[in-house]
Amino acid sequence: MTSAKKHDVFQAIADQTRRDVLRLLAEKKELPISAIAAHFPISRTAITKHLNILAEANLVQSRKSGREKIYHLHPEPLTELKQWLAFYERFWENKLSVLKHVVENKERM
Amino acid sequence: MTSAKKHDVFQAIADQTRRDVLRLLAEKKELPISAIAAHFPISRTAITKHLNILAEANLVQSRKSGREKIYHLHPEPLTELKQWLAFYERFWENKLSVLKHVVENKERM
DNA sequence: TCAAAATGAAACCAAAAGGTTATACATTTA
DNA sequence: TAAATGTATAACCTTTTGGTTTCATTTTGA
Repeated sequence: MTSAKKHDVFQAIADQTRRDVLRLLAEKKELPISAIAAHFPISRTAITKHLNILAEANLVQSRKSGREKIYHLHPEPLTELKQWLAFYERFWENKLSVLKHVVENKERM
Repeated sequence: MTSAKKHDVFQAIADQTRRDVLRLLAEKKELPISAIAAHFPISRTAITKHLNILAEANLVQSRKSGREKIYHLHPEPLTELKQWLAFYERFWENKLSVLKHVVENKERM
């Protein structure tokens, strides 16, 4: 019973808006849906859909507080990504400086 | 001129088949298109499309040898993913054993 | 108590994704 | 040189994706 999720971590982070939502939640700790949506040029409904996809991948979790649904980051599933990456590191390590064009993680990605 | 690629690394690895192609190229060093396609249940044309997307993200490169087009892994763009991940590691480190359910990178992912 | 605020959910849409088949072209090789 | 092999490309199809608008429901607060 491999739980057959529709969206996995790889798909969840494939979208720029969803990566932006994750980043926002990392910074703000927790936010209700409307506050999240206020940061984006798209509709609240669209943000809700993105949150559902992130929640399906277990990258965010939520709690209900009155009429608000408050989301927070749940980074653990990113370990799967880290493990996937680890396999490939031996193919590029010592070939490139990983930190070459990194200044800080401030860029939009 | 931010080069406006249609497919970035995040999108390239979002698809299971493309991750399988990367893994195959990591193991076999280099392979022509037909040999790659032989490992999958889908058509060679479909594989070509996946290879084009991977090439657009610069995750694979190719050389022409006679009538063959031989692909090999080009892992450097994965550094972008590693950097993206690095930002989030402080949110889960010391909270979970990263290697808990990792045995080896033999699973299909 | 009643209007405003926050969310949920349905119906809809255009474009992109992932696949197919068919056809044409280039390169080997028997 | 003719058949076989490897690839490229075009046309097409179905499903998914990312978005919208509209309407309903729940909760709050003046």
